[in-house]
Amino acid sequence: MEAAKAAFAELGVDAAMRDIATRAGVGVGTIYRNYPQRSDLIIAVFRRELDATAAEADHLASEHSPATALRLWAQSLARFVATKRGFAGALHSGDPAYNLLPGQFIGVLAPRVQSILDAGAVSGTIRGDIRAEDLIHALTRLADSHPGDADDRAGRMTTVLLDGVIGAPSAG
Amino acid sequence: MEAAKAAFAELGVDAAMRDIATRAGVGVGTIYRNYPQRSDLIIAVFRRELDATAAEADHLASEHSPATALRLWAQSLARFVATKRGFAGALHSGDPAYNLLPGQFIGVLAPRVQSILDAGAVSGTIRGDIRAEDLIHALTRLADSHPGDADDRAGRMTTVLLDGVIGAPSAG
DNA sequence: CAACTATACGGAACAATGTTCCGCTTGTCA
DNA sequence: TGACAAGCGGAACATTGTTCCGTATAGTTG
Repeated sequence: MEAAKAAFAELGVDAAMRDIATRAGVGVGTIYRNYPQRSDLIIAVFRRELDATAAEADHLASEHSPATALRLWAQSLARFVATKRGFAGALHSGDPAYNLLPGQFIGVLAPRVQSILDAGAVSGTIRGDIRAEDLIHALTRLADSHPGDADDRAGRMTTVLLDGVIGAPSAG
Repeated sequence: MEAAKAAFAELGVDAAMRDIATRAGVGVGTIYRNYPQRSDLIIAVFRRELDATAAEADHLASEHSPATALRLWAQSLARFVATKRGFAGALHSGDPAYNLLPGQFIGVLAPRVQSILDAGAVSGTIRGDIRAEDLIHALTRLADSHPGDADDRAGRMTTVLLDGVIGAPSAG
């Protein structure tokens, strides 16, 4: 089954089930039995990296100021998303087959990020009216780029968003 | 054909071609003959509203400061996107069937928005390192919400992004 | 060791959907 | 009135997600 994961990662999140099955040398039924929802398969495939990204939030928080930690972590998240073709699309698709994905994803990441946000709010370096869940949603949306997109548009817009997060609260 | 457009708008951007055809009382072939690419159909359907949104950028620019015009226009764009289920998804899908969509969309809107950005940059109220195209991409990504999403997350994150656009340039 | 059973597997079968293509209708012109 | 052209409708085809069933296999029991 781990072989299936590798094949899967290569083809992208919305690879055809038949392809995945063939590459893994199993039948499609076998995949569905182990991962009834497509989300289950995706979660299984990226669990390790997801946990690593979550852990990095804690690590960065312990080594940097909240504002810096947040910026660095956002880059980390962007890397995660950028290297998984179609992942962000699945995350925000609303497709029932991807039902569990947002919950799992946010569930793992949000608490760590919220810690950073809270610390920054206390020290006044990060505005206090931002929820980690919203921020993660926004970051994953902005980080989702396609081959034809302008060079590092995602990175630039992420920076701008963080300027809004770290700067003063809305003037208007 | 105009009837097809209405039916189409009701079911969402990724409505099944058969449904659209049935509702319009025509065969699927007829649709494909008039709109070889799915993008063509979408563009045709929303052209009027898209132009109106573009025109509103000019209007707002003439009545308000650049910063205020930009904020108001962003809300206008968000309304546009929010009322077209699946539109943002199609816009950023990368699917060949939606090929022409981003170009058309950006092509119509970007020049007007760039005017606002330029005016703001001159008066110092808007940072000067933002490209209209990037901003529109980002706004449409953030505005794309699904049923079940937190209340007005899109609106809040859009506000934050604009705070980044209108506030001081990145400190880091 | 043999028979039986439960488990899991593979892939055929089914359903939905995008897209193409062909036969027919309809309207025009000589 | 007859021939022709254009446009239409929907059948047909291909792809893909998902379910289901016959079968092989491993484990258990006598």
